[in-house]
Amino acid sequence: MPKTLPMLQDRSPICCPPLGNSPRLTTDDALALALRLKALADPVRLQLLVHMLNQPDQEACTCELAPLVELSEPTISHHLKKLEGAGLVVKERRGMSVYYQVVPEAIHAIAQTLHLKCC
Amino acid sequence: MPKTLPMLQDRSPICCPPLGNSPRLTTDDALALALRLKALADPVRLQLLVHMLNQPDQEACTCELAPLVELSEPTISHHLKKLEGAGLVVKERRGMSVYYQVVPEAIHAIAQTLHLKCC
DNA sequence: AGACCTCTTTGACATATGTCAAGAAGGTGA
DNA sequence: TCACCTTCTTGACATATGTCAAAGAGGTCT
Repeated sequence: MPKTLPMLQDRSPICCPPLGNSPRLTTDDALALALRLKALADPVRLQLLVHMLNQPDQEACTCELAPLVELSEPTISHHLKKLEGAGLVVKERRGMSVYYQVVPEAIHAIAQTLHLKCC
Repeated sequence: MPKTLPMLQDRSPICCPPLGNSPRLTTDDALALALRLKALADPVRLQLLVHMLNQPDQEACTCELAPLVELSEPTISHHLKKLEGAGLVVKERRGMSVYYQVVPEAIHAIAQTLHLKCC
């Protein structure tokens, strides 16, 4: 990450203008979008997300996600935290289990941004 | 495996009705998608891409891209090579300059994948 | 209370990534 | 040929990221 770019804030707006629609992408917008894309850009996190998306309420608990990818539980936690930090999922405790639920609007917003001018 | 307590939340997608069950994402598919997303997930590369997108033929030469982001030329080259490696741009030499042109289909393909997975 | 279960945090480590300086590679024109 | 221009590669470095083991935090059950 280049040092000339300012630090990004934790919660940036969920919607970004499509990539080709404005004359240039400000450094802040570029950072916000890159942050969300980075959260998506990992094979483990993609598999976790897709599993949630295929569940009835688009949610799954950690114990259900862990055996999907063969990694330790701390590692799963780490990935889920990243997804949560990017606003792609929300977390809720129910008894002993913790459930993560997809925020479809967030993923949608990214897809929308990548559709450029033609759609 | 704890029982899932169905929790009713109104989180309906913005644009499309939910698909039926999407297939599980294979490890290979997850890797391939993650690679392309990683190429996009950098603020510098996003800014370079957007600049190209705003040019007449969606292309720009290195000398034009370098002053956009305040980084050394080797660093710009590195980023352009990553974009090229992911198939997001193509490269063509014309005399002394090298031009990079966006491949919009590649970006749309990523957007399309995210749409399929999320709604 | 105490044992037990699920998940997260901490600390440590190896690898991946972004960056620059220096030099090389490819092309132009005298 | 030589000087010059643009771009790329190499090598080195600092930071970021993914991973696990161990310990901690939060909740349940007898």
